[in-house]
Amino acid sequence: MTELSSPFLTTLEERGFIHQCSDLEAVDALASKGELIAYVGYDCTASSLHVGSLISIMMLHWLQTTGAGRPIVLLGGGTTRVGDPSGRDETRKILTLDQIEANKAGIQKVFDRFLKFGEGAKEGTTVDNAEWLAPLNYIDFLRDVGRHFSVNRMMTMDSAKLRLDREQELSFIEFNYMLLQAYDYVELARRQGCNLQMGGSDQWGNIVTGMDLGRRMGTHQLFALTCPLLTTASGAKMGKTASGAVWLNEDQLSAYEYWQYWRNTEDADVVRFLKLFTTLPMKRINELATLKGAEINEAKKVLATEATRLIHGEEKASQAENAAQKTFEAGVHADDLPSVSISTAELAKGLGVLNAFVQAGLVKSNGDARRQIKGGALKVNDTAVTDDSQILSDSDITEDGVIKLSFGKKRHVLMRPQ
RNA sequence: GGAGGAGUGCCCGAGUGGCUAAAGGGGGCGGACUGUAAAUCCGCUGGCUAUGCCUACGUUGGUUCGAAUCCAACCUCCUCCA
Repeated sequence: MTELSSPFLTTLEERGFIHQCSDLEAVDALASKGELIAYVGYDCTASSLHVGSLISIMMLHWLQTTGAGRPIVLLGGGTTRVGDPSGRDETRKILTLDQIEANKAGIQKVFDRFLKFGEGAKEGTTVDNAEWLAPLNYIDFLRDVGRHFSVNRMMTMDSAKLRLDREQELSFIEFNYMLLQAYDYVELARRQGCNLQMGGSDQWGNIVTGMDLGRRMGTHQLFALTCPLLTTASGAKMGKTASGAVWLNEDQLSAYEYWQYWRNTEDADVVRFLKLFTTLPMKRINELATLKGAEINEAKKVLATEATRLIHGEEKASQAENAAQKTFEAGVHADDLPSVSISTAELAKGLGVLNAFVQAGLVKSNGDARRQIKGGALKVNDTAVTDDSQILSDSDITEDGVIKLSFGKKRHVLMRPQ
């Protein structure tokens, strides 16, 4: 491997961020001079990003904090209207413009946690590619950009090949995604002097295509840098919890649950994740890496708290840690657990357990609740529910003034009478 | 445009008149074991005012005591031909 000298690339390298790079030496040189202007694109397919996007966000973060250059966050308000076929068997469903706008607003929020935005030379900017993609004229685009693309080559690229090989539909609109992303890179090069595009390894093809287009259209030299895609040591795709994806926005996944997600990391992944998802110094991580067996749990707690602190802040992170400590280790009720409120009047009348668990959002229906009771999964105030006709009333309120509902060993909700 | 084939639960996939809320697998969830881990084993994996009722096998109608299964039309996808 090339000898790296810039703080930026040495950091990425030792923390396991680098998957492929078009020219490590050149990027290293630019980083050393603080002249990198790097972007990562995020499509607006949901109202929040999830942990899968976190690696690339961290790359932008390191870019800025190591002084290597200026980060650009590209929100794909334009490309989302088209849909990226990379790594997908099926066509993404077409979103309405309103949905895309709403998603964009949701996604944007998370970046303030990781990047400093502003006018300064090293401060970040956010752009929306709809700005230049939406007004494009089809004929002009074909003449200026389309002529540089070989269909023969496009069909051999992974994003298209996967579909073709499996004889899955690849619509023309998706086939064009590659052109648009390539064009984005050229636009950013021209508008902002952008010289590096980063992303997940599945974006390699799209990024390189953009570099190539830049060369043909006469921009300065462009570079590509990708990070590995996230999988757990046992091979599962990352980013799933009982309740769905691991969202970064708090309105979609509470800080408590986010903390729990990281706390439940597999042993074999802890060190790797500490490097990728926290900003702890390597020295500290290497210390944690020496832990063995059950001690690894300490490292997991550090991981959980650090990762949570990065996106939800110090206070939320320690609250989550605290709640977990009380719940799992001290075995006492924690006020910081997720909670739902219930009217005192309703409780006075008597509330069926099934209904209670549904209201708490721990099970999805009464039938589900019944099945879980049979399986011994539901607990009220830490006592297993055995009778599905059990009624909760005032007498179930603990000294802490709540009723604790548990689903399995890990998911708890406090019901607060109000 | 012509000929043939296919559409089943979160996904894959069996089922070709009643015994089918639908085999099997995957995924997911829960339990046991542990360390809030992994691996393993076991259970669950439409809804409800629940010994019954409702919704479900692309859509809409029809045949029948009874349909995912038969018929018709429509929609979507695939293959071959032009």
